[in-house]
Amino acid sequence: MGKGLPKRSENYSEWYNEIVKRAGLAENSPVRGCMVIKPYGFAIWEKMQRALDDMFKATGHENAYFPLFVPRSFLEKEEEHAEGFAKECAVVTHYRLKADPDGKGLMVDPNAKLEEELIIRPTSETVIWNAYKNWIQSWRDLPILINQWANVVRWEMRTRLFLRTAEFLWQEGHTAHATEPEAIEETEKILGLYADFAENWMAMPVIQGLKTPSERFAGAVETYCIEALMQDGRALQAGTSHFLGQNFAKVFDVKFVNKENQLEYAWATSWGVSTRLMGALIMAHSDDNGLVLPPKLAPIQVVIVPIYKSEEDLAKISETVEGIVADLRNAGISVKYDDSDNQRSGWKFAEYELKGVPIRLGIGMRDVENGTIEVARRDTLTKTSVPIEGVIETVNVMLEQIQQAIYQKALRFREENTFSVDNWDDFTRQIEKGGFVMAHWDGTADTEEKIKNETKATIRCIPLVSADEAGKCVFSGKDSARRVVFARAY
RNA sequence: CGGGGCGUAGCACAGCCUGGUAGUGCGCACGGUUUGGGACCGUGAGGCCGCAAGUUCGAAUCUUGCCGCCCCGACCA
Repeated sequence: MGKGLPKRSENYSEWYNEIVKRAGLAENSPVRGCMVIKPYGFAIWEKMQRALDDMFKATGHENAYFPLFVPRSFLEKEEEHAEGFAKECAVVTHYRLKADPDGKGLMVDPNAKLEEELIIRPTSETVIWNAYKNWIQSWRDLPILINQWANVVRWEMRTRLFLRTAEFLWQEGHTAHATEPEAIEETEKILGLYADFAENWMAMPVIQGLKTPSERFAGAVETYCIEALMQDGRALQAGTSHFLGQNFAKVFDVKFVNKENQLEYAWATSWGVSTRLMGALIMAHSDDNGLVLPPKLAPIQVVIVPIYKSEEDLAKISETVEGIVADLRNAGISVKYDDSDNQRSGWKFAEYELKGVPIRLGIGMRDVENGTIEVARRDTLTKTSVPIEGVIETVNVMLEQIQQAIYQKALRFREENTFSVDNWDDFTRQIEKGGFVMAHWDGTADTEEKIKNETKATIRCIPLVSADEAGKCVFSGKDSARRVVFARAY
């Protein structure tokens, strides 16, 4: 393993890839576009899962599990949905292999061809709504508030670790409601929940908004999203919440009897966040020394590194550390004492910085004698010496400070990289430089398309919270009622 | 699917032009000296040189075909 990482300023995507690999988060698998999520990376994902799952449960949702395979006939039913996903589906056509008579190895057994192909789910609306058909008869059966944690496959042409992989892990919520307002309320509630998670757990500020019709989820009536700004000035869609109207209820014939004894189609929502959030987390905070993790999602919040010359010294240091470890654990802080003897302290310092451990405690004989300990902050790379006596409190306070500080830093970055522009020259120039570009848009798909073709910028969202402000479309000069967020996106 | 790059030890690479049977660094094992920001010395283990065919006395090296991966675009969460 070499020493330094590539610099963000020199080669951002190489920096990103190297951080993912060298911090032990994930690696490429033998299958194109798929990744192995390694223990340290998966530990972060598990923390995200836990927090999100608690939030789902707290808002009345239950977990369930639906099959990996989608019959082709299901996927066909909703026309827009089918069209949106058709190009990126992995398809199972056979159920058996046999020994290859012409040589060694195995071949697909032509006699084992499936009657109907099975699609490996790119998303589960169809399978789930097919099930809901049998679950819903009366308004009393509603709402159904279900989430599932699963893997899905989308055969993307170009993949990047975490940000876009052919197979990814996610959660997908699928709810059914008796009324349109209730379904819309659910869609918005989940969007708020995602924003809450992004900001308070990931320390990543997001803009909540609506997608334009052309950026909508295939089959949705309305798509809400949270959009984050990465350090290279590109936007990342971090989560989506869809109001599906009655589209899926109609094609899967999911009807219920309302209080007035009339048959009605159920109203649907679906929403999801994926392991892409790992990519967002990495790009939101990390620096040229490696990962910077928010304390709330860090698998190891505090690492303790002993600095010693002899075995006897280590024994004495360990004695002191033992108490600190116990106290930290009692305070609910995850801590690792790294007394391994195969690396020296300097190596460990660099290693844990690479892994983004929020706080490092360094302790040597000098400290043991003086009753002090060195506290190093990952986000600021600052070090101070404090009395061992109050170290638990110091750590506790500092973890909270780091959580806040990296959020504030990311927020400041976003603010400094959000620009209002009012003419085409400024628009193209700013898109080229990066950042969120707030500009007027005439509301037509045609203009949106032309802007995309000329600048590669897309409308990330129409912000939910924004002042009405009359203006002229930056491209067509036509009237516009409010600014929308443009950016180049991942 | 277009454009570029690359497949040689666990990792990063050199060797290929000009064919002679594989090397450097990191890592790993053991021993020793070290230890407050990525230590050093010694010894050692580790290879079907992506796969297949061809040329040749002889192929990592030349030829042909295949396979795979990475990066940049188009597409997408």
